[in-house]
Amino acid sequence: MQRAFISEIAKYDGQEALLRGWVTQRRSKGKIHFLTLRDGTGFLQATAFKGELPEEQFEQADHLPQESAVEVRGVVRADSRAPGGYELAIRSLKVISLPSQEYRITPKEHGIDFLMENRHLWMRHRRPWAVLRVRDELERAIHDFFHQRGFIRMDAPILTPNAVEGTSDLFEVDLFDGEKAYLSQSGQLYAEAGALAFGKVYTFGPTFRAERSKTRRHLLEFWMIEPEVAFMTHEENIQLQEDLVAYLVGRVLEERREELRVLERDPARLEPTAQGRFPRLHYTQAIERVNQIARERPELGLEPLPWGEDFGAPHEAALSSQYDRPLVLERYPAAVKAFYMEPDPEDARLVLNDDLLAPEGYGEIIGGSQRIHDPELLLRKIREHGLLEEVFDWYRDLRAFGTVPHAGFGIGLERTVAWICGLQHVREAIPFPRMYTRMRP
RNA sequence: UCCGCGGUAGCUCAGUCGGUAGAGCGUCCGACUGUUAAUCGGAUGGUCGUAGGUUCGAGUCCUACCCGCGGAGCCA
Repeated sequence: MQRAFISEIAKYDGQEALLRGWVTQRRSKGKIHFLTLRDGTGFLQATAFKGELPEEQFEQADHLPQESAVEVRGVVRADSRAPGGYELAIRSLKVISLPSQEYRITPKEHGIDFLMENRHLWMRHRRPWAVLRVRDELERAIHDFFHQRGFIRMDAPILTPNAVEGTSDLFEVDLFDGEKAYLSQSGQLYAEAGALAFGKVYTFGPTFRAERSKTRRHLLEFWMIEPEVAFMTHEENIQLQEDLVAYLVGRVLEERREELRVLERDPARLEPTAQGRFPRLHYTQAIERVNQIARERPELGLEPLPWGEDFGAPHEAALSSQYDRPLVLERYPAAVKAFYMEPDPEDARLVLNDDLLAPEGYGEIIGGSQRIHDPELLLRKIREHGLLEEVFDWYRDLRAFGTVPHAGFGIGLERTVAWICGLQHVREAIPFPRMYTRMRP
């Protein structure tokens, strides 16, 4: 008999099937035992009726501990009393292995720290199972989106000699003879080299930020996707971001319906995003809006912001909570942004950048900009920001030989997963989170 | 780094005024022919974060430290 998978169990309605998997839960009614099985593709209730399988196996079914590995043969049938609508009536049961100790993750409530301590086992359970399958869908959707549009995936190095943006802390790595390298905090500069070689590229890889952050939005190690396109302008950059995010949400709504149901994530909250047409605010408008909200709703305790300051997380939340889909904030003051951003031709105090804020308070998931392509301007900005010219010699070469306007952005995978799944914390959006307070398992 | 909260059974928590350490769940045994985190009966379970102090007596009060959770900053 061929092995059946739970994800395709409906095909076997009324037929015999062989399942291999694990016991996640067990209930007994005396002469009926209910076993919930999982096989990686899903979860299924199996029933053992006294008399329908050998007596010895029926007895054994009543004593199978959680996470016993089993091979089960039986008849699949639709039954409205079974969660999921189908169940397997067991005809024979073979134990592959029994747990050697008591399983720690019981069907009752647990705190997040306990679950994270047991992440390697917790992954087996419904909720992480659903989240990580959404993550996988998003990863593939990202590759599909860019390849459909003629992008080349180009991997950036992880060991790098310098900081891209001087502000964040870097993880230092010992090389040879006292030399140091750093773990990449962005592949952008390399993506720019790729854009001028291939036209359209994107990077997809791990990113490291050595910040002692203890919020639900930060990880030490996270995955970032950074598209970069030659000849692309600021406006086209924002459009690309909108197309991407709308596509990603649409894919999850189409392909990961069951996972959203497991997570009790209301698809209606995501549907507006899949339509696109994201609202946009210029920095100056946004400042006015923030100050208006601060005046009208003093109960929020929002600090008024003078023009020229960057938004804090509470300001971003106040702004984005006014919309049912992502909000684009663009053209920030140059003083609060990175050295490589192209000045706004309409207002020299500003740069052609944008942040994309996910709705429902999830905050920034994208940061992007048009890059400076004029060699003299770039050199001036490097000096103004107090950066070492020789560190950026190869980067300046990109402007010395056939420079063109170009733009790109970075999208944080875990923040996107957290938002789409409705998670409380990005640590659930990655298989093994690396945080200031957690390095294990 | 700063601010707030917390650490008691395997898990989630209660513990009054300082006076013999508690519950539910889990686990084990038993009952039950449709359970949905089943239910019912019985059994099992403790370095009260660590160190020091006050006291006849500390889970409880004091001091220091450690660890965790949430927020700020930084950002994706």
